[in-house]
Amino acid sequence: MTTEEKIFEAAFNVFQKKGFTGARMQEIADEAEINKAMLHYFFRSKEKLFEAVFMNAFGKLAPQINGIFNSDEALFEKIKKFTDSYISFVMEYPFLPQFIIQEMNNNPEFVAKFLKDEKRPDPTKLLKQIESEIELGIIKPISPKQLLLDIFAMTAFPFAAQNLVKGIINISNDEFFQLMKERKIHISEQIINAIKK
Amino acid sequence: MTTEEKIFEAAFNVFQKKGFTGARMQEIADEAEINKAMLHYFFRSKEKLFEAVFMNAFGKLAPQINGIFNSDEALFEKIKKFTDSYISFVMEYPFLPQFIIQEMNNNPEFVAKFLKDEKRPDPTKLLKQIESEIELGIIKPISPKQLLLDIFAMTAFPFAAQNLVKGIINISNDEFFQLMKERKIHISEQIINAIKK
DNA sequence: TTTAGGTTTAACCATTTGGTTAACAAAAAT
DNA sequence: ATTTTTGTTAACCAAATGGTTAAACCTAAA
Repeated sequence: MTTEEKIFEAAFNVFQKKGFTGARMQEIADEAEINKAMLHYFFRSKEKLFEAVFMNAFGKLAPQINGIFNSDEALFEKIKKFTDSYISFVMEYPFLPQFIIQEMNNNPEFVAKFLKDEKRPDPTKLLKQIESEIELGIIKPISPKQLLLDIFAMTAFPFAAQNLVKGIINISNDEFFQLMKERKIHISEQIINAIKK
Repeated sequence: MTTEEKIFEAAFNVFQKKGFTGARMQEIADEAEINKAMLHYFFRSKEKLFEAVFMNAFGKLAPQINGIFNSDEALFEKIKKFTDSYISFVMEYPFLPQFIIQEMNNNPEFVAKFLKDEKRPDPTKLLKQIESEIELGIIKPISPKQLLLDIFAMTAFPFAAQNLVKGIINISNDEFFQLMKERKIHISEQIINAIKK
């Protein structure tokens, strides 16, 4: 592994755990087991390093989302695939949702930048599909945006609020992951039950 | 308004926007229009000030949640009341969910402290009620914990991921609030539709 | 063997940051 | 009226932090 890769990986871990303002360049250097000056040698500044990490993180998620949302399958099929593949993916990077949400909130100016990115999640097609399936009488009349929110909320929230969830329903990390595994089918069942005619 | 109140209010705003690590004592002082030394005069340290703000924030939410969850009403009624009152409340403090979630994630040691608080949200009774209503044949068989997660996720997520949501479905702040208003009934409808027999 | 390129390190720097102090003012208590 | 307590300020401080620099160190090509 090259030094640059070591830095990137360490930065990914530290930024994810501590957020941008909480992360320390020294801590990233320590975790990468390299000299702090190397961070600036390869990435110029904390901002630049963060941006690289953040865009990479988002870049992992977005194509997956778009791939499913923009396919030609039926809505129910999309919902099933999305919940399953999103949760499977996020279980490998359990801090990704909270990281993305947190930084989008703390750096509002950052939102604009990434929304111009070609890889940004674009639900336009899915929203139209929902409308059309309502007209076709396949699903109950419902606000497409609300349904989209439902899908995101049910899948992403437990990870985003991980520690809170573990604390409140009083479960261990292992139990949490077990719950998330079961949740893959639970969510699509719930949503489809709610909207099918 | 006393100086202490001015400080508290300013701290509440700044911590909410920037998080603990992102917040600056000077910024809080500026927002409160007082000398920075007063922060330490009244609250000793950044940690202490933060703790006061955080516990207060949680203290606003938790009783409301517990009040509904532990009442003697039927499940459907509880769900309706919860989504309505939670969203109404959070619309007045739109940054509260993201603030709480973020700090619970960034300060895991903080979780333990607040879980000992008497005001912590305790879903035990609600979980038992769900089980019993399943046995009574009122609702479909379903994992009580998953249902609890569903309720929290549907209500809290849009606020927690506010900026992301606004960006992705491309709506203004006003439209977002309109959507949240409609969401009060939308959520309970969705969930009840999904679980009713 | 030399040299030119990128890579790595330790020491250093300026600024920011949370926190303190000592003097001072305004109430409160005596 | 005077002392004591409480509130307030400006100046200051040490530590932390992001960032720089110049020299040393490789290593592969000339």
